[in-house]
Amino acid sequence: MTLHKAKKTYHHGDLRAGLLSSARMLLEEQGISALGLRAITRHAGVSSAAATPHFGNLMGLLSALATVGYEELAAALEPVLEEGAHAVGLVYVRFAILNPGLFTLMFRSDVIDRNEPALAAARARTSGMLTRLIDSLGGQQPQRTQAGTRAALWGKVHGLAVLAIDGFLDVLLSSQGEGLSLEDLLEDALR
Amino acid sequence: MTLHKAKKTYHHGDLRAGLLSSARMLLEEQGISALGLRAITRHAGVSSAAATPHFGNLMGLLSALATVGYEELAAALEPVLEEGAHAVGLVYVRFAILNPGLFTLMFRSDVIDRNEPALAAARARTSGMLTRLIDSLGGQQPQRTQAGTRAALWGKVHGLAVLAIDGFLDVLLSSQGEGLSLEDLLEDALR
DNA sequence: GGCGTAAACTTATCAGTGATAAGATTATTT
DNA sequence: AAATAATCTTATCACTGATAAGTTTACGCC
Repeated sequence: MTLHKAKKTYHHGDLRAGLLSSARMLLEEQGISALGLRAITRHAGVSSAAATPHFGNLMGLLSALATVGYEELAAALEPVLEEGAHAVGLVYVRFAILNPGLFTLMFRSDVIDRNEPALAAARARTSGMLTRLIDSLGGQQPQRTQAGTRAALWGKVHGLAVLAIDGFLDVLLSSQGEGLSLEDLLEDALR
Repeated sequence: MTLHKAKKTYHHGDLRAGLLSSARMLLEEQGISALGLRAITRHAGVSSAAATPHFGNLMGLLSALATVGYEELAAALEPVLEEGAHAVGLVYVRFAILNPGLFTLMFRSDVIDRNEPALAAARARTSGMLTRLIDSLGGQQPQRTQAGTRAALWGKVHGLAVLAIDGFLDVLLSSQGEGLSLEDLLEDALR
């Protein structure tokens, strides 16, 4: 009787997860502008005020969704951390391409609250992984250029992700080499 | 009599420029979320419907503001185009740091309309300058890696700009070398 | 020079948004 | 079993961007 999702009850299981799932679906299918409180709750089959006990307000909900993003990104990066910057960069950009809406949301500080404890924690964990990786590279450089090297690497990876989401890399691809896939381009760019 | 700005008249000079100026001030001082139609028109001392004849709607106004951004960026890049990628990258990132709100707006496709003719033209002009510059570099490379090199360079510069706006570079700076300025860091990173 | 048309701007109003207080329903604790 | 607390709904509020209708000014034309 008790199915996985008991939809009929007044309290239906965990609305928190349901709202996050609805928000994510709307985000990836219709973009960030579709992330209204009413749209999300309507998609979850619930009244527009039902999100309040779980998230407080819309920004709280979107911050929780961004938290999921940081956690998933960390989970994707962790297995390849030992393989070096090239592999990590590839996974980073791939994550952005596969979850463009979520990735974009994670950096929209006007819509999410970066002081939210859970979000700040997930963010710190993820960026700590990257910082440690970057620190392990080129340790024998003169100290003056170390920070520059880190910034360059980080900037390149993040910039490629943003450009890929915005479709600039496809422009680069189609304008020139024909037999080149996006994966190949990233391989070369991250070398 | 006819001063530069005749404020008292019913039609006051060019409201179009006045609204763009108000929007820009609000943008840089209070962030993108302060860019409401009512806030902008109120700041310009005009009714909330006064923007309609000039811009159609809010998205039209913000698209025009982003157009200004692309034009200013192009004007800043043009004088250093001959000096190579390093100088151009530096100017690019400096522009982002000096106009963080405007730079961010230029890439927020949910708030501006990229099909707006003037915006599309300014955008094409600016990115054409960068494309030509990138094409002039490393022409003797094997063609397979050419697109990769372009993407890497473009990604690095744009990524550094985004990271700088988000404050990540300051984190990198303060966590390590003390006697390093942001300019020095960018110098090294863009090498 | 005056008239008529078009443009700029205001006022008033509308549907839609996120937030919230108050009430109804179910879980949980004792 | 009763009491308390949590979840969810309903109703409402202030606010937003858009728009139609009306008012004021500019401008081309005779």
